[in-house]
Amino acid sequence: MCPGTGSQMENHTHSLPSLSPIHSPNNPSKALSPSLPQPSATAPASLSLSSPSLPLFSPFHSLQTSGGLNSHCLSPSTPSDQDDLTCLNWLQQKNILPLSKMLSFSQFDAPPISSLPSSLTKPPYSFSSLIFMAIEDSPDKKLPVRGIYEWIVSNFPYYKTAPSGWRNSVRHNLSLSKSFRRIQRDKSQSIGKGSLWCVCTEYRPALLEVLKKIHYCHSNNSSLLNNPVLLEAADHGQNAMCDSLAISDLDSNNPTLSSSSPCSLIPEHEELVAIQSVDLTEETESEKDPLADSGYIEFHYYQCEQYQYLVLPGNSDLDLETVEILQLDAEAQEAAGSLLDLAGGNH
DNA sequence: TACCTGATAAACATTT
DNA sequence: TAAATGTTTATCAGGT
Repeated sequence: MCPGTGSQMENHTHSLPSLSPIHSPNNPSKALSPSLPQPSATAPASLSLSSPSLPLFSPFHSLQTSGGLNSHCLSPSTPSDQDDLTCLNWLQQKNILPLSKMLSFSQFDAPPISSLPSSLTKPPYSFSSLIFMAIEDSPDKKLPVRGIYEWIVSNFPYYKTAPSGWRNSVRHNLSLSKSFRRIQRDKSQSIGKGSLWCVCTEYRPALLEVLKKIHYCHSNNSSLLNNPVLLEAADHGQNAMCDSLAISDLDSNNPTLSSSSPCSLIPEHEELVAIQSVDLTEETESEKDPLADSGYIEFHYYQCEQYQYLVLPGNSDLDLETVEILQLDAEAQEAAGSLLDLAGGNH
């Protein structure tokens, strides 16, 4: 199934592959070059991240992952990271991600209601992506074929009425794709037919990248990564609204962003973000509480006039790419309708 | 046009 | 034995 993994039940303690899938030529994050274009007037003018009606696919509505975040996104920077054009360590160094200027999630993620596909419209996701989301949404990160069917049907009503050939396609994908790995069930506890299927750890970034591409293709807004305001901030290493703002600033009684913008910062949300990479070993994850010892970090985001800010703890290793992947992860979770469930630790 | 990828269909073997 | 599951092959469509 998975090249280099030997038998199916071997532990997967290997390191993740390089970031190359994430940095495909099609990836707009290429735009985050040190030699960035100058800002233009094309930056989004209105933002609604913290609006009461967060969109269905707003990841920060309940941003949380099920513990399978890529470790490559979370590892401390390496020299190669620094050389990477997509490296945005300046953001984490500041501990502030000016959301409204870089991540207009609500309009970035959610297509207009009128353009949302109906339940009878075939989802834009490939079968690999559907399988990936299904498995990722399962508590143990492994599902039988039937469980994958059920997840797809329950989350994409199109398949309730679609000709049954799609099930064949699911099985075909599972067998053919290197991204998925078959796990023999414990014979003594085997209930039902067949094996369990999980996602090969080394292919997870690529699967996320596929989701990312779908995400971009089906967003009618330009990529956040091309946002000239963000690019300017990255280029100059400062932002008029967020420069020098740190957690301590928020904890103090002086939440002023700057002398020129004496507005108060109102905490809008508090979220939990899972940042720990979880090995897909069979024994450990099945009994793991997704919230216990999970490496979750807490972040806050704030709204100040038309600007919104994501404030990360000082030692967090999130970069923009990580935030994006978190976003995609969250989308997958929301597609599963289980984000709140997971966030509540109901497993 | 060639190539790649994904979807679909079908045949067949295996397992429960 | 039937149904579900898993594998393999072939074909087609769409994109690059």
